[in-house]
Amino acid sequence: MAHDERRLQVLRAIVQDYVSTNDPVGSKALAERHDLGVSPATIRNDMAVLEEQGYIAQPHTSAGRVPTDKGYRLFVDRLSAVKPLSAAERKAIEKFLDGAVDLHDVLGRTVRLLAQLTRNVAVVQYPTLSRSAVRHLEVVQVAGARLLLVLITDTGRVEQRVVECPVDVDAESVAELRTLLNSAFTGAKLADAGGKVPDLVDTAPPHLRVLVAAVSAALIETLVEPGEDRLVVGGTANLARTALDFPGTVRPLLEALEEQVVVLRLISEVDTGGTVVVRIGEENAHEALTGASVVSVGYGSPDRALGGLGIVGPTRMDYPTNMAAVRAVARYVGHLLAES
Amino acid sequence: MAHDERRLQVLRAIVQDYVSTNDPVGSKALAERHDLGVSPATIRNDMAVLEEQGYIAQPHTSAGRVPTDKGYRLFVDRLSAVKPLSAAERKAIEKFLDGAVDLHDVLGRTVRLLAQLTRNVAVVQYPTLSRSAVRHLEVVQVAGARLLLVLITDTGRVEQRVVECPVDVDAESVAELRTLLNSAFTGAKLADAGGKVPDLVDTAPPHLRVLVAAVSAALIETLVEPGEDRLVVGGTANLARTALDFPGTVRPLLEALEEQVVVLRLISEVDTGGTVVVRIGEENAHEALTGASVVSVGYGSPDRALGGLGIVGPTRMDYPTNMAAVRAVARYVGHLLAES
DNA sequence: GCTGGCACTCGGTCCGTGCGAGTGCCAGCC
DNA sequence: GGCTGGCACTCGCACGGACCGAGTGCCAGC
Repeated sequence: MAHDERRLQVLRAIVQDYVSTNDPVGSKALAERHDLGVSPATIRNDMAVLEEQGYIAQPHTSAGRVPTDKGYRLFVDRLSAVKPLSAAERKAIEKFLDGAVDLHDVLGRTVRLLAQLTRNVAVVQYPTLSRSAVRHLEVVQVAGARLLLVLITDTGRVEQRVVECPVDVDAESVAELRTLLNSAFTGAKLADAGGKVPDLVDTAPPHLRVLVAAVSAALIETLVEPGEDRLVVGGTANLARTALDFPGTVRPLLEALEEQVVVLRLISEVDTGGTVVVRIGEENAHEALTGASVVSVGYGSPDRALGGLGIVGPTRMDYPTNMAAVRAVARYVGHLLAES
Repeated sequence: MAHDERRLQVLRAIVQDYVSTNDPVGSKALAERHDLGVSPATIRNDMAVLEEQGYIAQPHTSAGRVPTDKGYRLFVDRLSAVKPLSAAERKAIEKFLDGAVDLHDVLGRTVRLLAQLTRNVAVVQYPTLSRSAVRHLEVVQVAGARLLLVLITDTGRVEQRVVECPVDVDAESVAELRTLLNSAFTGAKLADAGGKVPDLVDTAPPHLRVLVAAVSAALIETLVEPGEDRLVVGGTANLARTALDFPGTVRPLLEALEEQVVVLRLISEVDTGGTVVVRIGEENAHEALTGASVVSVGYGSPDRALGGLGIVGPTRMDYPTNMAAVRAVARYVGHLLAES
């Protein structure tokens, strides 16, 4: 019906106005700023219906309306066109990310860029180890029985780990060990690494068995450890800007961001296809994020997901712009990492 | 004189009370809570003098007194004994930091520990490259003309960098290159690396010269780059707790913390001897830190400074406790990294 | 089904008042 | 000379009432 259609437009107008002004929006202002072709009184009727349906709410009796989580949800799903980035913005992304010298640098720039574009907190996940393959394994002797295992993946990640061996090791064994490990693992998916270990230990020359076992164990541990999936967080200063939107909840939010696990779960629950996922307010399982929205997307080439990235901000955010920014940055980072 | 002595005690009492209550402290309360042996009236006289000398101030006429930066300075320099940590706290430090598997892990734990102990923002600097020595250099081929240079230092740092070579490289050359680089640099101080390059290029076999030059250049670049000195920041959630102490300045502070350069300068300006340095309010050159104090110290063995660590908090902080915590953690980290 | 009109609600702001903490000063005492 | 109790004074803050205006819901009319 024409009714429903207009009601949705009213909702859209409410979301847009509220996002830009941060004031509960009333029927009169709405009629003035958007030409909906009807009078404030009619809008009031529509608003009453929208409120009954749970899309908007009044903070208190004599105030305007504010979108609810459900209202934002509808807005994101049906009322907003993803806004294409301007040419200038695309250029900015390119300029900002080019010239990065290593993975750490790329992700650091990415997080700063995202934070700047969206003026929100940005979060970028390192390419997951489990989806990466081994490019090279290096073993360096630190002390008699202490080795440093360095793992270099095809996504450019470099992980290190100290291995305590049960016995002292001589330089020659280290060299043999290195060769052995590399011929076994180089090129292999890390996800499959676990399966190769028993075989590798069995076929290793006797004097190396203990070593191979110890080092392999360390390698596997690096994969399953909670620290496996690293996260870069940036733009927390933007939280201060939006502090008004988080009355008294800035602290748990900051805690959640430091507690990487929480955010990790959100960011990694992305569709591998490259669709931007938006989680609004209560949709976020974690309590601290109840008043926040998370916009996230996976990055990597279509056939090969690497990790996720996204932003965290108040539910009262500019979804179309932010979704566009997140998507564009993810694409660019995907290309950048695919070619390295 | 006895006067001066008592006046200092009054100042000490004011600082202590103000730090613990966050209320401007008046003469009456002071007389009640500390047995200074004199009446409120006398204390008032002392306070008038202290105010005239600039050690304390009144927020407004009919309020109690609050220490000024100068007051805190005197307190830190002359009035506070560094409070030894309790046995339980020492145990906690040990327990928290043991079991770290690599440098990244050690520093991550350190920053969390420090943030938790002091309930402030904690900052830890990675061991500076310039003060480290090369333990091993690894060269991995990524594509025809693209190499990945991995630097492993004796402090456990692992740095990576992509090197674009002017020509395609074959696997054999990579191996030769690796051997060459390691025999030249392994064991050398990174600070001296620059000096070795010309010689190395000259003596290299002709077919490797271009490669050696390119890779060496990349190595040197890694050293001088601004990203050279990494920083780990944690406990920013504590800023929310102390937000009242930073009226409206939380944001620039967060920005300064993300802008690692700023904090880096502060943290790295530490005495290499292991003395805790305190910078109070205006003493911090950077504007955003004007309302904050920084407590920092170098870590590493006495003969070998590695980096700095510290905390950032409101000027109204518990200096004795925080100084003790910072010092204790730095010592422990120093030991931990010295033996690895 | 839309519109203008109207009575009503209620949060925010402004202002005046009273209270209490804290001060500075002074005269007196040791 | 220095400490003390007393006292008048200042001033921020919390409380409470009045006012105002934005916004609403409802209703009668078109």
